[in-house]
Amino acid sequence: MPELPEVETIVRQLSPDLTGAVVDRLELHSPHVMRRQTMPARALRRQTILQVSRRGKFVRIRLSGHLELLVHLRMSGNLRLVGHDAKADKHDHADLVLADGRRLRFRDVRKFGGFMLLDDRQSDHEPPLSELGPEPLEISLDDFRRLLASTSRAIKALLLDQRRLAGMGNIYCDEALFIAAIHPATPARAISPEKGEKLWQAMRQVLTQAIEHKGSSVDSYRTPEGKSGNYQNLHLAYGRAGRPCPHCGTLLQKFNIAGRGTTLCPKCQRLMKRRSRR
DNA sequence: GTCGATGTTATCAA
DNA sequence: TTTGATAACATCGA
Repeated sequence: MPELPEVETIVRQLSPDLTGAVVDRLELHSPHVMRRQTMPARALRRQTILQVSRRGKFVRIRLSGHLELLVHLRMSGNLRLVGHDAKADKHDHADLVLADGRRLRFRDVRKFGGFMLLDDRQSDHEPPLSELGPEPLEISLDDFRRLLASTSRAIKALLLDQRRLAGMGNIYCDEALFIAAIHPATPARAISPEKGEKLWQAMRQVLTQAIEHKGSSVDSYRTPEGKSGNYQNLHLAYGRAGRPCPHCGTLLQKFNIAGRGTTLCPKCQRLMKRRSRR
């Protein structure tokens, strides 16, 4: 579900409500959601939430006592602030209970997501954060061109590789590649500097607009307020296979590229061959 | 009932 | 180093 714009939306909505709040305890209804733990959960008691931020697709919750709670939503996770009397259903796996009774509730139907409870003096320097590439909205054009030149992997696989660029997911890859008119299977190295700039701009545009629209609700994604995002209504490629290309009217097609469902326009996004002999 | 697909990523084999 | 397949899980639709 959540890619960079969705996680950013979640963080922006949670931050004002959580910053400064005091934690009472972490209730784990499903123990498996704690994926890694270098600090004991009981250390959370009476700690103050100092900051809620995002890195790639991770939510970072920094607390006093040198604690950091990382949350990854994977496919179907979500976070909501609920009242003390909100009943948990079978997909609600954990509550960070605040001293005032409110609960930061983690729900995840598919159970791929989870928490990590780390020492914030080390969290930047150890996995998973230390493994992440630059933020797509922060990487410079020069660095982005260098990234493209560094590999002959399919451009879509490169954009999805969190070690090279942190935050892009399937939706925003398809959207950015469509806008830049680049076939997702194009070897990254084969993309010209001009096309590279187009892709850099398309990526920034798509992410920025998606954040403005509070993300894409394709299926289960909801903001912490329980609302759907709106950006799905503005998708040009993702989820539109069989419908006409907004640019040329050709029917969009769906393929499996880089192991992911990939929608593209066969006319606007031609695969660059090395050189066509004739 | 079965099959395939779903926004993600860790892991393992080639 | 890279890639591709697979698995983790639940749900939905054909």
